[in-house]
Amino acid sequence: MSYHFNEIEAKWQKYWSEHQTFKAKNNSDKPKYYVLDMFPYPSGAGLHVGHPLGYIASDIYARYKRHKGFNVLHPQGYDSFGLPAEQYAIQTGQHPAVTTETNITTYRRQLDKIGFSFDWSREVRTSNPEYYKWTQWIFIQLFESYYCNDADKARPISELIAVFETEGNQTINAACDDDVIPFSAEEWKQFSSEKQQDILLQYRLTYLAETEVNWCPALGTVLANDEIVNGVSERGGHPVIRKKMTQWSMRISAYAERLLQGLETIDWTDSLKESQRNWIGKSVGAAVTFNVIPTMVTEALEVTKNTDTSSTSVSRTIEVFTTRPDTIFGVSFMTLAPEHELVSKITTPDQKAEVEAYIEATAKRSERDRMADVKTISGAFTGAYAEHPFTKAPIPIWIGDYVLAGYGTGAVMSVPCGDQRDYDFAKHFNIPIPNIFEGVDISEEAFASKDNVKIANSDFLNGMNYKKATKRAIYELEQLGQGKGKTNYRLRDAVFSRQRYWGEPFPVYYVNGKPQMIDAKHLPIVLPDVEKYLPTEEGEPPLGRADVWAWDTKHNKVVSNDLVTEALEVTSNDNVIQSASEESHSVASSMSPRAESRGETFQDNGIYPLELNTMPGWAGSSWYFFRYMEEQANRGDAFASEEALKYWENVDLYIGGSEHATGHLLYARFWVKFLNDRGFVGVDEPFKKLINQGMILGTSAFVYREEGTNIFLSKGLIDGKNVQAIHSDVSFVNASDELDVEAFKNWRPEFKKAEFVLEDGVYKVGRDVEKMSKSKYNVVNPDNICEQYGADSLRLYEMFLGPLEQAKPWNTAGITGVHGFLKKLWKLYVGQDGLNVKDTEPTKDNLKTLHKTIKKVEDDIENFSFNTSVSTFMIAVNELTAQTCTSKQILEPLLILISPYAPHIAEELWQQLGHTKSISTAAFPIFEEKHLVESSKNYPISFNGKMRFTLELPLDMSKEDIEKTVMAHEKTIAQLDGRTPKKVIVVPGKIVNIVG
RNA sequence: GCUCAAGUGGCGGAAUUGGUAGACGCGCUGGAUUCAAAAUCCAGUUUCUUCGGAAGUGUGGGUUCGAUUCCCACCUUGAGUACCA
Repeated sequence: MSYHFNEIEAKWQKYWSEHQTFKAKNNSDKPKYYVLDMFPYPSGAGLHVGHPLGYIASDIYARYKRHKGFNVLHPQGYDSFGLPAEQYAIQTGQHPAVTTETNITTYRRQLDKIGFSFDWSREVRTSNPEYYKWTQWIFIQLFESYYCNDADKARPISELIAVFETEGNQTINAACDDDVIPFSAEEWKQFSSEKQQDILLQYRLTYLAETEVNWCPALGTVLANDEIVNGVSERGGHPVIRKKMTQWSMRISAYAERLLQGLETIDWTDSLKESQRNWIGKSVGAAVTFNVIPTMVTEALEVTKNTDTSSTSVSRTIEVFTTRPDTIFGVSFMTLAPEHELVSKITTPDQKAEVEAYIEATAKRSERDRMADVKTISGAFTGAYAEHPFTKAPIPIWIGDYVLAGYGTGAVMSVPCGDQRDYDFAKHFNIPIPNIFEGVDISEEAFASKDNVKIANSDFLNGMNYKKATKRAIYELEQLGQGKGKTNYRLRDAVFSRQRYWGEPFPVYYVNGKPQMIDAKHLPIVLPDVEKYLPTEEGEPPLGRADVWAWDTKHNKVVSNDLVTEALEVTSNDNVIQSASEESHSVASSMSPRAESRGETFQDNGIYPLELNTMPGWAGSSWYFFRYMEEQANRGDAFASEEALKYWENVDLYIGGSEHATGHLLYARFWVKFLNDRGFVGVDEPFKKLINQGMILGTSAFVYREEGTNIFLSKGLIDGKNVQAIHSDVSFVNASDELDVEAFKNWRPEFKKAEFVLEDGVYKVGRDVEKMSKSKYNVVNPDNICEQYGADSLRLYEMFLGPLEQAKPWNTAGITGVHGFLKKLWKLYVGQDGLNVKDTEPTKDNLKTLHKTIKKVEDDIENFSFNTSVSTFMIAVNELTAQTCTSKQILEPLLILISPYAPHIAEELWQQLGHTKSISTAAFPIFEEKHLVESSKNYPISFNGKMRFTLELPLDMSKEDIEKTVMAHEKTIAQLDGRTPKKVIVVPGKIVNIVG
């Protein structure tokens, strides 16, 4: 009976499915363990062998944990909203839901073939209304919350309103927009309802704001910073421009410090934590206010421009952020970003032309040019001066594009002796470079280090080190009322709106331009049908094409747009957040164009336009791990039941790609912290341990066509020839890099008549490791591998390729190694005439092999070193085969060790051994040290650290006896060749080293 | 530029606290079996060698009886990030 993997694998996949073998229970005496994969986006291309790598690893771990007596939750689902389905819909008119469904079917079929132990009863699809109902629900909770800095957590907005009503907003310490106006309780009560709504929006954790966004015209959508790579879109590589739009934003910046601190509590790799730290970008320093020295000219200009009479006497200030308040006496100029709002106000008439020309020139340069060209120093002098807070000396104010409008205050105090960019700028424009460091030469470059230096020429800071001087400088600035200690974060609030169709609709409608939440009990708000998936002619998002997309507040349902009878009154309100400019077509124009005939008034019938934007891809993926905690049938009316949330807590092990280091993983942490603040979940971090699997690369094959001919030269013959390398499909090439010439000829018509020049009778191809992609013809489909070698071989081979976290090339040729191992394994149990396994006593060697394997495999799994356990299995099977082991006491536990890796063959042999229950219920074998105890050791004998020969000696031999025996040995005498050793090192049980 | 990884045979890789470098597998070479091929099995496979040995883990130093492993400098590759004040 030989190893028929196809039959075996189909049989057990069917068994697991029918018996619901891997269904997790929400209550159990066993400890819980939650193993999660980053769920896939079901793309039309299906899976290639690179995709399942992480799933195989997590599946091995999940199966191992079951053997170890845990109640394991190992679910799977689909992140099924996204751009590709929508782009396809735009091209073909096919509804994205249809293609998504088809793709999911393909994915599921492919996943099932690999034999994963997923609990499919808990499947999640982000594009299902029963799922995104709860994404919408979380959005509403965010809208109904603000961040209280005193409590350091999110709180209901109703509490904020209560404070406004009794104390105004002066005592509130909350995360909010920069431009909130101060008001008293009395004032609050007198504000119109609309004004109150505007103010609250400045505090809510999700809010509407006119933001400068990354707009990608080709994709017709806004992109987050992490979706842009080198100034072009990550998806498709289209150009991205800056554009102002009214967008929903998430106040993630309120959580910056907690997102940073939380990293200390979780078991992630250092590099991943480092990326998140960089992304959050905390810097500690001080905010310093510089007074602008008023000049007659600037004030005169102000008066003519501005009718506000108070401006003649007002003194202007520039606020900067610095991490080096200790260098304040080194300031010799100030630099403002060209976009800084003060620039136009302070520039003197003499400098006006130059400054304006410079601003225009910078505005023309794209983001990309500015990034690419960091060497050219440019700037302009405004003609204005600021006053040094301590010396009162005038400081020239410049503008320069090395200062970014988007970071800090868009202005810096320039300390050329301590910052290389300031130094370069000062050199270029001949600005003095005062030295404030004791005994440091700054004639060539700035001294940017904080360590081992004392401050000089700095009045009260003289002789102090960085730490002391910083503290003192902040203290003195506070005394003057011109500064205070401050912490800045690079983390920006996250834009949450997408001008796309295939995403979660917002549960939002607009009354007089003010966003209103739909009551949670009326969710989900289901994505409406549209005829086309493109933006409208007016530039509205695709939902602008929906005919039935208005909210009836009386009947609480979505109704036809024609019923909207809204009168526009926004023009009378001077404090609206939305602008009705042509530029922004998300909110202002999201009011039905049909109602936009100004001047008309309507009877308000309670029917209002719905939001036209949809949510971004990261909305659904920020909380899906909670949805898995309840199986579909029991989900009821909750995003997850309280008991389930309490039982499963959070994900114990999360495996996925490193491309989500700053996007998904940061947003999910943010939402979990928010949900925890509001008492909806009991955990503060979603993923306790996280592992990034490395990418599997393709091994491309090349054939070489002589330039201008149809002659193909074998790899060894191309030297000195002018050849063109052409990708061949990797399936035409065997393990020895030999091309199947006939298959290649039949591949494409232009190769039909190709001539092949062979070497040694074969055509050898060239090889190169590249990313797996269709265009490189190096994609390997797991279905074919399963067909030819079996899922167990695929699983073993993917693990055998190398360390999980490392990028490594796929080469199908190597799979024969693990496939051969499985055949050998089979032969160890099943002979020509049936089962080999007997109830015989195991030998000492048998036990030794088994127990060293148990120890090694257990250690390997705990350390996620799956590649080495595969070799351990090979060694064990090789040894047991050589020992002709037939003992059930050995072969039974061995199967359990192998079953997480190769579950199908393990189940089959387990059953043949007479078991009636799945091997997945068997307990992991227990390692016993006693079987590995040896009485002697083969000592390596080295001379000056080089091993020259080995010597078998008893382990209980004393140090002195070992030395005597070794020194008397003939090979030692030969090695020493008459010399007397200076020293002999004997480490009992390890090594002998002779020096001399 | 900065941050983080990583450099070991023809290839993927192993060596878990400093102690026999190259486990395991692919490929390659030779042999057995076969009409032949596939499959299977056996032997060999870091390099050099005067067959005694010698050298060897990116390069150059250092610490140590002993370094792939620890320290310093440099080179190369990959990933992330970028005028962040």
